[in-house]
Amino acid sequence: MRDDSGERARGPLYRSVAADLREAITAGDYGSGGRLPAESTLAERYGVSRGTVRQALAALRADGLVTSRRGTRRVVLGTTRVQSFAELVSFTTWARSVGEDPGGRVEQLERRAADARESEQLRLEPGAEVVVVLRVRTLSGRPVMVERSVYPVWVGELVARIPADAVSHTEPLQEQGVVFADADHTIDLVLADADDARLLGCRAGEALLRERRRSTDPVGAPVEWSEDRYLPGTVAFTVHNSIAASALSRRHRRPH
Amino acid sequence: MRDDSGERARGPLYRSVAADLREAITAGDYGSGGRLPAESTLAERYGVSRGTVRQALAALRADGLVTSRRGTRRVVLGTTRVQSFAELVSFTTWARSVGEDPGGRVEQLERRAADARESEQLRLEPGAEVVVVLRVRTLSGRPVMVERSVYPVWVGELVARIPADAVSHTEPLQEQGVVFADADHTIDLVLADADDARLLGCRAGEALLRERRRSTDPVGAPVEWSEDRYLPGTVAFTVHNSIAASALSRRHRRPH
DNA sequence: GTGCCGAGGTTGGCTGTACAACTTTTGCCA
DNA sequence: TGGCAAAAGTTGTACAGCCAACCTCGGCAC
Repeated sequence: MRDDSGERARGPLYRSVAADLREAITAGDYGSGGRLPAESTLAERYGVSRGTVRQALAALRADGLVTSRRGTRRVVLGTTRVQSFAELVSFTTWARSVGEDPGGRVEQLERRAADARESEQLRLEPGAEVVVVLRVRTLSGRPVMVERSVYPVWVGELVARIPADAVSHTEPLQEQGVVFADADHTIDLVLADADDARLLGCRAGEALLRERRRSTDPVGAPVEWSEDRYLPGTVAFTVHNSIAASALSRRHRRPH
Repeated sequence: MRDDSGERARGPLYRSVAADLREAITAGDYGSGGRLPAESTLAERYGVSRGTVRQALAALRADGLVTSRRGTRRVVLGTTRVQSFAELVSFTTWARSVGEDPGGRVEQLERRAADARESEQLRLEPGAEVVVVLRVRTLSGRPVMVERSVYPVWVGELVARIPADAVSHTEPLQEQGVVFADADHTIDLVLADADDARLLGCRAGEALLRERRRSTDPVGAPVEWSEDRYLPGTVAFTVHNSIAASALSRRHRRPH
């Protein structure tokens, strides 16, 4: 067992086993392409049942850290650190995790009736009210992204109370009990409009990397429908999928 | 139980349960935002143990079809069809699944020593030989993507034997025993170079959506390292992630 | 009506067992 | 030495049971 002294005791058992194994793998203990110990060995080592070890390994498998197939021990696929859900949904959390200094400023905030697409995405009655926020996100003061978010009023009212220059929106929301649990992302390319150009300091018509995102809370209720436009060269999105389980897909758009 | 007459008997039990539930959900049997029956109910309905039902539901959860939290029944998140691993790794499989007519033509195929990045990605000794293929992919004869793939020789030799105008490469490879099991994808934006412009019929310097992908086989050995450049407006990538398990991340690129 | 509390329902987490399916290694035999 | 068959090792699938944590809802007191 790895010596982590602080006996990672909180939370479920399988999580601490997974965390320990993840640490060992990213530290290179088993090498890239190396083999993990057998499940039964790990079970004995950690003093848990094989089922618990399997639960931990399933998480590593989903992260793309190890393979697994019948008959042979697991193989290490890569040793790179895997990011968390929060780092994808929250610009602030992500920026901090890569050592950058994130910032943000609300340019516009209005309350109005939702259009057809918005009410569908947020699963609201047609014409229900929503809060729309236009925000510029920065790294070290340099604008890199424009964010257009749409919230149902029960969330939007909380957002409206956050100071315009607050770094993070998700953190105060979380404190108010709004939890982001699931998110669907669509990534493609879009041309900067006049607003984008002004706010990002680029030319109108220049290509931007676009991420559209719908987030839901643990109950399954949509809490946010957002469109983010990144300056080229500032971010890249990475995904892992496997023949066993996959969540990513490629979508077609017909011309015209 | 849904009447699917053909008793989906092949393969593991939990898969057929998952397939049946997936079908019911996408058919809208429980509605969007509706609640699934309890695990114990499903177990009785399908005549399996609760553990098997949980295994099936875990798959739906990973696909982003349902939520799950302690204390309350599962909620349907969406009813859209989820695509398979193959549809993401193989342009041909994907195109067919959306009702398009895919095509492809090898423009260039060479065998040479790998550069530093290539040998690292394919986990080969520095300077080991690789096979590099430049290929244009079309939908209904219209070029939409340029694909630059690098293979280790044991795969490249098989690729070299495929006719230049073959629609699919992965299918003949699969027949030869080369199986794609895991893949890492990186998605960002890149400017078209002279080759891209010529092959896609766009202007040099125009922005393209880029997907870089490393695929590995079930043993964990890299089999392909590819860079695909799409014309804008032809595809969008979609991802689901959840606070429970996520495989996607956002990567930073420092300026300069 | 409003608020609190408790009962019942539901999923999460963990253990143990058994066997099937598959891979790797061993060892025998020609 | 080479090839083949058996044995050992390992993960996948399925079952059963138990308790904890948590949510929902009804009923009761105020």
